[in-house]
Amino acid sequence: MDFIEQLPKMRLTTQRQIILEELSKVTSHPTAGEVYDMVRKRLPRIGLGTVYRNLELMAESGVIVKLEVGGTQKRFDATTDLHYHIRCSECGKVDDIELPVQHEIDRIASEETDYQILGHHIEFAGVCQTCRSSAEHLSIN
Amino acid sequence: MDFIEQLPKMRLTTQRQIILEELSKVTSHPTAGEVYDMVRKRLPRIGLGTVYRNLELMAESGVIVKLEVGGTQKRFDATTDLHYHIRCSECGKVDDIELPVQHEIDRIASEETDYQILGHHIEFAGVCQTCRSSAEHLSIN
DNA sequence: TTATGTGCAAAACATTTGCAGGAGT
DNA sequence: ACTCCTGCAAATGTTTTGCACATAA
Repeated sequence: MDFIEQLPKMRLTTQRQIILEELSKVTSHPTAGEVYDMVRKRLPRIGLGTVYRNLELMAESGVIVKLEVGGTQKRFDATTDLHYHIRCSECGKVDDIELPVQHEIDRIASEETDYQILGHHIEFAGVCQTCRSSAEHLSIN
Repeated sequence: MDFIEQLPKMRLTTQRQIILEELSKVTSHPTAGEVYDMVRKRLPRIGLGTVYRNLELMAESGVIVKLEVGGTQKRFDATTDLHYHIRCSECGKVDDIELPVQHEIDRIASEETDYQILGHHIEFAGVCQTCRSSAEHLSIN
């Protein structure tokens, strides 16, 4: 837990505040590029690199969570308590899913491996309502 | 399940056979680039694009599995039965973990969401033995 | 024979980084 | 003042794609 050492070095800049504010406003698990677009409406001159750097820093210090879910891009979440996600295989949208956290599987896992377990994540794959509706005319089965 | 329709179109080329053979030889969940390196030893003129295209096609038809785990690159696995993975947060290595498959959570999840559930994957985060050994001199706690 | 597949190279994305000037503490 | 931070742009890393030629069926 060396973020205690790091925090004093972390300055409170306008960019950081607004990135965190904008991320906190949504539940859509935006990608870095999407956060950039949101923030740019308030800070038109912010650089994409600044967004990436700060999302990464905030994730390291635990203020936000970086989701390494399916798809090509990483996603970010201002809700830091452990919860699971479902990703639409059609459109890539990521939603939370209200499933009780399976705390016990970390213990079970640690008995099965020589890794030191840090945690786990469960990602469901599915097709969202919107994509199912727009595909209705295609399905025969 | 339209792979029945697709299969007749899928030609059995040397490249495809060797990609599948090489992927089946290892349990290390290689990235596309790593598969390319393995295959190139036997087919030096194969293109990287061919490797990407075929890994993608084989994943779509269910012959192999595409792992969308943490890290920047996708990984591939010739073992298609459902099992879980653990990824080293230090070096990025991905291993299988022998945990009973939690079939029931798909049902629980489907009651909690309006997505049509296709499946789930559990990924553990941890630190592997090798990385812990090489970091011994750094830990104070 | 002919649709599908391949090698090659360029393009398209996503992310990271070097640097000179700017701003928090 | 002294660092750390930012904007900008270039570099890097990964994956996709266009196209002319090759090849499985």
